Amino acid sequence: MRVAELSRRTGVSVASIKYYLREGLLPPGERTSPNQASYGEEHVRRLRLVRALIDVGGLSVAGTRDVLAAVDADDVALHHVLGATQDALLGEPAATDDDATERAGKLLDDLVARRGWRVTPTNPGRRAVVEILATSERLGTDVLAGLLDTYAETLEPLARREVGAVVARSDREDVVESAVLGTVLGAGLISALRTMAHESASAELASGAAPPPEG
Amino acid sequence: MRVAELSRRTGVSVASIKYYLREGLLPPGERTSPNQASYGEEHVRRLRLVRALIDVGGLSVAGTRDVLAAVDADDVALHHVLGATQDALLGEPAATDDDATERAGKLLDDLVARRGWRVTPTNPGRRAVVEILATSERLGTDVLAGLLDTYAETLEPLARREVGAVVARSDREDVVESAVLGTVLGAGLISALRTMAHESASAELASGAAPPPEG
DNA sequence: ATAGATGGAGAGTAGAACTATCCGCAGTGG
DNA sequence: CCACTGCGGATAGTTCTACTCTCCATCTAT
Repeated sequence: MRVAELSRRTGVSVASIKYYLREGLLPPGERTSPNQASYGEEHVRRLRLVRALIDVGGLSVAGTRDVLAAVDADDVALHHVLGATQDALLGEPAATDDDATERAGKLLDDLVARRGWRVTPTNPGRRAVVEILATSERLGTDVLAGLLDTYAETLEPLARREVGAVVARSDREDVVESAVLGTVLGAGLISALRTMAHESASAELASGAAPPPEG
Repeated sequence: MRVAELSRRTGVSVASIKYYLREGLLPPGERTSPNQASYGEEHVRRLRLVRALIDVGGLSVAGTRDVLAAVDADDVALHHVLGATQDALLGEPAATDDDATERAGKLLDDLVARRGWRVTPTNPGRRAVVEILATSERLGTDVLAGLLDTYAETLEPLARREVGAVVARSDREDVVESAVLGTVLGAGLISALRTMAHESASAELASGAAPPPEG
């Protein structure tokens, strides 16, 4: 198929498709003559993935390019792809090093040791957690620090199930794509479901702590 | 104190402080003469809150303004503030209405009914969840849909504890600020901790499913 | 043969978040 | 008293991102 059809089938403008081609988010089509090309189903699929990561996952074009490069490099391990995805999702936080940061780092290290988690020192999540805890301390709020253990306890079995669901896939391409989607869309899904659960819990509390509405 | 000191104590440039004043993120200082003003501790605190929401929470300047306006309007209820915060955090997703969206909506409604959650139809999280589920279906992945119940089951007690921790605060100002910080920074914290848990779970699985590293 | 895509490249645009420059007045040290 | 640095307020300029537009020399279908 040609750009016009690719555009029609994905809802992405031809101009944007050309832009994504230039930026390397989309592989070039197969040449049919020196200056004509044709695109296949894999382009449709890839383009939809790109839009999902950008629109729903909130990744930048550059971040998406990096993630997809990791997905395409089929010689790298799954954890590499996940690392790239997490980098794109969490961004590069500014490295400050004050008292609050140090205390936050210690708090997290203790937690990791206590629960026996196996995380590498370069895990992008680690930096992000430390920064958030430090920020929260600087603002004088202890709500998050107080809930840290609860978060870890809750997320541990959840993460196990997520990883289990992803590796259950048959071929590598599928595993990798599921991992990326699960990481990016899953984060959004959890965040959004959490706000729903907040409203529900808050309504419950306000109405006298009677869990189900009727029955 | 005057801008220079406010700038020094918060690490925000004078130019940015002026910008935030113009945009209404920061209330004007107290006039000491027709064209001089002085700022207090509350400005320091507010400015730090602004930077936390923007830098760590990833909110836009406009979103931050809206959230702070809700925080300041002390006649509105807590759930109003939370609604504004969730709006700023989740953004306004494009309203598409195809088969996938409809199925996703049904899937979520069933879940809500099954668990007896009390969420209003206008909850911003609802739109976001539906959009993510629909996107995931369009991409042909069923990983998220399969985990939906697990997510809900996991988040329900977590949300209850979070709401409990927030309302345990004494005065309203404190409750509101904790709620905002808990929502925004908590989302980031969960997301980051989750990636750590993923790495840990993945390492566990790779090394033969022996949960703790040693012992 | 000709009207309408197409590929490729470069320039242009819109929005967000600052950042810089000006100007007239304020407060302060000498 | 007065030079001088700082301040507030307003406007204009900058940088970055993610497109979007315009060309033009083909190519393709009719």
